[in-house]
Amino acid sequence: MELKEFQDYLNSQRLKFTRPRNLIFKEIFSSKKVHPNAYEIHKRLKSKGHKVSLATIYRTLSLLVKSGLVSEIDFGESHSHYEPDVVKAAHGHLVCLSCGEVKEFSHERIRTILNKVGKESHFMMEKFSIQVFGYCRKCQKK
Amino acid sequence: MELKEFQDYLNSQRLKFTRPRNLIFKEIFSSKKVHPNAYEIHKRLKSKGHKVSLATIYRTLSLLVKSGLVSEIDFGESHSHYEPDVVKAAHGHLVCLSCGEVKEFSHERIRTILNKVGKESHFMMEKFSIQVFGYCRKCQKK
DNA sequence: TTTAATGCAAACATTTTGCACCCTG
DNA sequence: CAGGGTGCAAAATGTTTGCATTAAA
Repeated sequence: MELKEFQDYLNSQRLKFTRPRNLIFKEIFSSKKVHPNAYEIHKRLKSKGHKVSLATIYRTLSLLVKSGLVSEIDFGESHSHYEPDVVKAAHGHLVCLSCGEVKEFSHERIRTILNKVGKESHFMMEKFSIQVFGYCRKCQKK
Repeated sequence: MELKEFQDYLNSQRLKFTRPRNLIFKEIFSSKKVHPNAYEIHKRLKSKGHKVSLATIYRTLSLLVKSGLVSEIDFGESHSHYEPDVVKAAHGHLVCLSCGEVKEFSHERIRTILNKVGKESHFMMEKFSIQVFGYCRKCQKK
């Protein structure tokens, strides 16, 4: 399970594994199809009776991103969303411009192409991010 | 030239082609390799002796994006960047995590793949956005 | 002359930070 | 018990908006 990786990361940096960090981690990893933003994590924890401040959520998200366990993604809104970075395969998001629904897709060929593109420019690819904007099946009918 | 397209769009919406709009448009389209943010446009205009308020720049950018002449892009910073949407071919950005340099790449195959991916999900693709993060040639050497 | 556009400053939304107190290792 | 973590409130950042004034068409 990935929790151990988080603990290892914290240890390696001489940081502490605290109750709020545990809660935030579990909230992100428990439902992998959700791409919550900071405020949503805050709301979900509160509804379960845990009070963790927004500041701590932002601080922990920043740690998780640094550790490489979580990715920050942008859906064209004014805030960031977060997702577990456990999906090893190339994947992107289909974002509906009408209802906001987000669906994941994966395509190994994309990673291969991007890797090749990078090499041509002597660029060392670390990670990439693909968002496709358009209209989902439901919203097309309207 | 694209300026006419902007004027046509404004006419079609019964909006006015004003001096500030003209200046902002030209600033974005004059150097297509630059991906300025709102503040940079403001700075560039000011240095040329034109005073246009930031509010007007944001309002005009929003119009340009709606008209389809300009795209809003996210480089993982806390603000948006903008670029002319004249490049018809599929293209993305190589963003250096160390020095921030942005290089464009294009690959027609990516558009084809994304179109196919969309169809599989009954998703109607409108546009897409690809950012590749990593290290440019110079920064790798350090 | 009518209607939209502008600048300014205030409002907003999101994220970051300083600091006194608290908790983990 | 030492050093990092937390909550709170204040600050910082980027963007939007209300309103009185100015300028297109």
